[in-house]
Amino acid sequence: MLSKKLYDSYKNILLKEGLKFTPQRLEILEEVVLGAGHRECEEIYLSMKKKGKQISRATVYRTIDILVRNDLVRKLELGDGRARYESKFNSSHHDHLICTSCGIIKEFVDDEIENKQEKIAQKNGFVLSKHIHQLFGLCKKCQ
Amino acid sequence: MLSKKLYDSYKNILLKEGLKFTPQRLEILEEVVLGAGHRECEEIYLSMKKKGKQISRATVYRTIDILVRNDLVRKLELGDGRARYESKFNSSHHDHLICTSCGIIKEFVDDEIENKQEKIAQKNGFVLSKHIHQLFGLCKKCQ
DNA sequence: TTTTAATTGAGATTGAAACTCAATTAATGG
DNA sequence: CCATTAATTGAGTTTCAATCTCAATTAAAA
Repeated sequence: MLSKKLYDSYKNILLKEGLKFTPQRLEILEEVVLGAGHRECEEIYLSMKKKGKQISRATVYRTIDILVRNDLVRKLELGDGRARYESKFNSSHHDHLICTSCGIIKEFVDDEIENKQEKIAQKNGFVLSKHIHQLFGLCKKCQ
Repeated sequence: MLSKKLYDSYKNILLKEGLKFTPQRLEILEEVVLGAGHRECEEIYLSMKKKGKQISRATVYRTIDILVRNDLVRKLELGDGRARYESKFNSSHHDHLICTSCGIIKEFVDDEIENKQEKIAQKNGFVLSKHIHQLFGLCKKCQ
């Protein structure tokens, strides 16, 4: 079940954007927040289908865009042409380590790197809005 | 003109992979190494066409794969579905700052971050092969 | 040379993501 | 509660970068 806090926050976001609060939009948020992370749209869509939800691919794509735009969900681009999504609710900022053999994804945070990024941006006259930091290699099992 | 060193190194790479040294393959390397950086396959293809080179899109894609695989060229994935390419020859390692408004790309290097990445990988049992580090925001002009 | 296997290129295909539009539905105001 | 209205949905179509196909060509070994 979705927490009241998140539920209300979602309603406000939709209101603010002049969008309707539909059952499909609610179920997609639930699926992304309560389900596994790092999934593609197609996986999210199929998972919902499997649970008997009446939903279309188009609505999944469209709704996830709303969630990403409003910082409820994070979009991961791993360079293979398929975006992954993970809930940002109840999850603090982190970056990713990805195994190029088995595909396992680990999360990491490093305050020093975060600070350094800001400094680099400043030095170059940039105001940052986001960053992508991904480390690719072989995990313990795949070496 | 391509340096003899690079020319020979290319010949060796093709030999090692059991591939033929064709005029098209030579001209694509020249275009990427001598031309501007951060370009898409299509831009590289069109630039060559404009210069009167007889070449096909398929050959550009296929040859750039060889160059990327052999570390002569770097592939940039900026999350917009179109890969960019830059020569690695005569260019040391760097990451990128990208303006989300005008698209300008600046390069940066930070040894501290590079070291930290290795430490993070070790701590997680990973052996790194590459990384993606991109900072997105507004450049001076676009703020 | 001749032989042989790799390469090329034009066009077809793929696949993720976005779009279309008629039918449906949420929200607003009486 | 109901009528109105504009947004939403979904099935299928379209887009576009990237990849594949296959017959004709060509590099390179013999």
